[in-house]
Amino acid sequence: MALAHAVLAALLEGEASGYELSKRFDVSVANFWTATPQQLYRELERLEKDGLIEARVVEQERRPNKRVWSVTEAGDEELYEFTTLPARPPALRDELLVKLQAIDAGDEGAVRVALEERLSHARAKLALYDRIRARLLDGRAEDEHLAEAERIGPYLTLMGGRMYEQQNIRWCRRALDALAQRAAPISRTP
Amino acid sequence: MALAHAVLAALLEGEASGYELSKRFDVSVANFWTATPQQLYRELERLEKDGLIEARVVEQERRPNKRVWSVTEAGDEELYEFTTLPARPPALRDELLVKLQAIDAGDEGAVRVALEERLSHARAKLALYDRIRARLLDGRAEDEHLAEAERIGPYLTLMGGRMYEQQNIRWCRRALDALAQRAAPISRTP
DNA sequence: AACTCCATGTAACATGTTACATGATTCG
DNA sequence: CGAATCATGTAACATGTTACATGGAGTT
Repeated sequence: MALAHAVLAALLEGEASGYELSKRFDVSVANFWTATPQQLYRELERLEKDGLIEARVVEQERRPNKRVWSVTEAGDEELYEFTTLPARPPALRDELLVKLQAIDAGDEGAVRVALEERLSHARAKLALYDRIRARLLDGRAEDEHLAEAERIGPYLTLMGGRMYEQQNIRWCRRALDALAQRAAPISRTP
Repeated sequence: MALAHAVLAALLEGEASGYELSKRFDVSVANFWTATPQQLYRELERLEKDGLIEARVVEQERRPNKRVWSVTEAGDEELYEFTTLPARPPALRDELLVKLQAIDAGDEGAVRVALEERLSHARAKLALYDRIRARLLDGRAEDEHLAEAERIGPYLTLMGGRMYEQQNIRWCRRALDALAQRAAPISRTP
């Protein structure tokens, strides 16, 4: 039932077709909820069946027509109810950490490479979030935005994503340092 | 195929029964891979069928007998191969962030409470990791341990968990601050 | 001519969650 | 005396992943 609420929350940013929604999930929602296009199409059908969203058909000339989804009143209520419930802790599942756990019985060089990949991936994500942030703030200072903006949800989740990636960067560096230190543990104090 | 490798990696810490393994997942593995007992029992069957682990039956007097699992040579190879593969980025799915995204259309007070719960949960986890860390280091300094310990994998993943929770704490505080600031945006400069 | 984007899906499969069942034992 | 722990499972269900299909439009 949780993807449903992520979809409803994503549609607060404005109506979207399934395809557009999947793009939106790629850029902004992905930082707190991941979903493939197939999951979204399936979920949109379900939400419509339950009356939580509704479609408006947009006729297009040189493109197939699309169904553009928006949240119904029932959907708004459902989302409101959802926010009153306690949030379950996220289920962590990170392959990189499994590899790291197994590094002593595995290929250390390969794990290092995987760490560096994660590091550069995190840097790219952080840069993306910074661009989105600049666009959101639009020249204003953060506290101005927090005080004045109509919605703060998107800004707060963006900050969540930003801090998560910053953390990733720190952590990868630390792990790489530790591995380097172990590879050459000779006389750090000359 | 990924739970399988998490199980193999967890068994590097020593042989365990299904029940013991699920305890191990609760305390130390949970910080990078979550699994319910049911998943573990199912996965252990599968791993045995594939010859990657094997059981030793331990007869017990006042308890039902247990099957204690250890990694076979084929399992070691499988795990080694796994470490050479690139790690896929983790799939983020955090209900709390969904609630936060929807906060402007939801119950702000309830979302704050959920944030505070996450905060105290993160603090408890951090304290737990610190205890585990102290036990692991056993009086030595970190760089000593890194240079001398037989295995560094467990220490590195523990550090991952620690930093993750520290990050959680920072982030919850930041979000709560932002919400408080918005609730009372009056004259911060007197 | 080949590739990517728009736009939507079906089907099969893999994985994860929840509820329930059993039965002895030790702890408060 | 009731609850939690040890120890293992079955079954049903919900969710997530992967492969494939379609077909026109624009881009290199």
